[in-house]
Amino acid sequence: MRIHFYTCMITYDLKTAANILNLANKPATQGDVAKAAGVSTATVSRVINQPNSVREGIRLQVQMAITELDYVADAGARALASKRSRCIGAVIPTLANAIFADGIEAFESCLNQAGFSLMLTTSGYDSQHELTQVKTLIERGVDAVMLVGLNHDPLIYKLLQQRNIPYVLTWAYQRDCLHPCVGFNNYEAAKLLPVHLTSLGHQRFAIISGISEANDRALDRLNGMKDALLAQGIRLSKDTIIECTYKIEAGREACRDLLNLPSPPTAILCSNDVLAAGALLECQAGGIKVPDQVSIAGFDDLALSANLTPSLTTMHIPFKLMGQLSAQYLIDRLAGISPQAQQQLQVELRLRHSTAAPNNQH
Amino acid sequence: MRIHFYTCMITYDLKTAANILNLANKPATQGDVAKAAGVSTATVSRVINQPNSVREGIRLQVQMAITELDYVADAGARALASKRSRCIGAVIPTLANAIFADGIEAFESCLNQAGFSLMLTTSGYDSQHELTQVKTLIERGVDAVMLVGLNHDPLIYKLLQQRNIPYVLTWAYQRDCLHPCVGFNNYEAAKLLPVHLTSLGHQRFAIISGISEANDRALDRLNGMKDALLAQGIRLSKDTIIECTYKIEAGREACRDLLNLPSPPTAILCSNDVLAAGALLECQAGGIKVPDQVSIAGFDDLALSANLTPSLTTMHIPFKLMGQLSAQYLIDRLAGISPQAQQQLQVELRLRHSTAAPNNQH
DNA sequence: GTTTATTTTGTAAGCGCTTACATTTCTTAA
DNA sequence: TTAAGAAATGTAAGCGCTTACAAAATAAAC
Repeated sequence: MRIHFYTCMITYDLKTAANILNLANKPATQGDVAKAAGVSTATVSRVINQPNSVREGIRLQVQMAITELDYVADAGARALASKRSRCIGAVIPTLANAIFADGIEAFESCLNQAGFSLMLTTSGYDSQHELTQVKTLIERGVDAVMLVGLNHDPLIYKLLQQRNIPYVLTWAYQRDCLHPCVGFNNYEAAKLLPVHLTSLGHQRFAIISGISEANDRALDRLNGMKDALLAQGIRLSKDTIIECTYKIEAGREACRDLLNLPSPPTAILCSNDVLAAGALLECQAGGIKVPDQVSIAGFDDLALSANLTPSLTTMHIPFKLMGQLSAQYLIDRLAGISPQAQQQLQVELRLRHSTAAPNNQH
Repeated sequence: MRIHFYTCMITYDLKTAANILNLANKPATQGDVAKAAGVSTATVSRVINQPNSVREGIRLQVQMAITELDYVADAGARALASKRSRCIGAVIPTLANAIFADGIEAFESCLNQAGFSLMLTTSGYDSQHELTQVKTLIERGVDAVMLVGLNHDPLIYKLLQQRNIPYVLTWAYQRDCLHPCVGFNNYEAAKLLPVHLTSLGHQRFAIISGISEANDRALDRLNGMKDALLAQGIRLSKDTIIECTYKIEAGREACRDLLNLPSPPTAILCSNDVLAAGALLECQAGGIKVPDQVSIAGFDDLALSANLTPSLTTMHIPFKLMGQLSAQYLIDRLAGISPQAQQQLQVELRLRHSTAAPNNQH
């Protein structure tokens, strides 16, 4: 009985406190907490932002009041007074491509752990829309911005620099890049695929590429492949280079067209695993043996790629690490640390079973 | 010459204005714009928020000043004064699964068009982490919240209702749901798969399911399949139901285990296309003919599914539409409109080539 | 040309927080 | 014990915007 009674007392006290301080049932403010804890709002603010600067007794009192009143700090007011929103913005081309999804997942997770939130927008591979999105993010007051790729409307840089907003470019790297970037050199990485396939003895090549206009990664990969082939004395004709959207169906269609050529290629280089998977699946559907009749190589190393039959030879990219490192770069910048501005990640050619020496019997 | 001179004058004027109003090179405030345009800050605010309430001449003057000074409204101050952040939060399990990526892409795109920004967080299928993320979003001052699935920590609802923050549940639907939801009935949809396969004559079934604990969609699908089989007098033994993570490798492994059973199933039902693709690819890798030796059915209809050989029989879900409708629901709620609280979407069984009558010769 | 209703604009009071600075309290050393 | 220094706390001034309300300008009605 006594215990029951005691419990009732506590309940009553809490209700009273809530009623007195929160008459209109509005969310509690810092002032309410201060009153409940018998301190000033400055102390409440310190308990939240620099707990060590408040003596333990008072700190506990304040924290109890916070819990009791379900106090949640108002983000707008904090941002206004502190000039920090604790939000970081990102503009990616699309979420539909798994490589962005994976990278962003890691990016968000890192931000989250550091107390930042992610504001995510997509550009749909349209640089003008990307500019609009960056403007939106700036209006939203993000503390920093992540972008994909190296080439962007110069106005984007101007706006960000004007406002002193840190930013980082990802999914790409260039040693002498004027901007902070975390990624790998798409051009150099792409060169490795033709090297592998020519060393197997291939001579007749084709390329299935993403749309290289308005996508510097796709363009770099395409140029890397073409240049590496040129270095071996192989020049591709127009009809053996197909640019298409990053859709599996587009990869299939491109592959079909290539194999219907008068002199079909013995090796198809794809600048993306989605396209490569499409090509491979088209061969499967058409009864064409890979790699016996045609070798197929991809780029990105999606989860799917290793599980296809035959498994796909492709360039492995550490997307998760890339997301983490780019998040860390921005977090460090905002913490006043000056991390290395250009960070190059290692890529690795994964030799699997979709590539082999050309079958000369045919 | 005159034109040149005139041009110089303008340039000079602009510079002067910039210098006078923006001495410390800080971003221009509403006050700066007001001064430059010779009006009060209230008028500037109106030009931005209710342009029609300002006479054209003055409006143009203000807009010119805004452009001239590169004025961008401070989001924190706006949020503080107006009690609206124009941000909407979403908590999804993960971006790694393409079905979420596609839905979120559509969701974000809708929000964007309506002038809202997306704050995205992930829960990793952990309901306590989901609660944390919702709290974070509330702290960030989001105007509304989107959640995935029907089952959530009750505290989540309490917090949102307390603060009068509209929310919507997606990827699931229930007629008598206590909360607004946009989606489909996972249980009923899942029932259709066994119906299809038993009608083909299958008797020996197995199920590869996602982890049903802490994932109501997976649980509903699993129960739907089990119940539909029971209705046909088929009861599955423990070893023919495998729960695993949504990874292609996990699907492969599960499939391998099932086919090694003393009396292997003639039909494998998967609660997700990733798992179904894994199963299919495992069969391919192991030389097992689908659907001759075993039928495989999936759920979700990923872009990949129709392109596998054989193409995958699966339940098509309109993810894009789901993202759009859930965004629209929240936008309407915030606009004061009361949209229908429970919206059911049509799913459709796509019969393709991975399912067929069991081959009784074997 | 008034008077009245209507529309447009300005005034100024916050919104809820952070933080420089002032004040108080606690330590420490003489 | 006391003075000086260090640490903890309070006071109050904004941060940049929105929005009642007041005031002024315009339109409409007589």
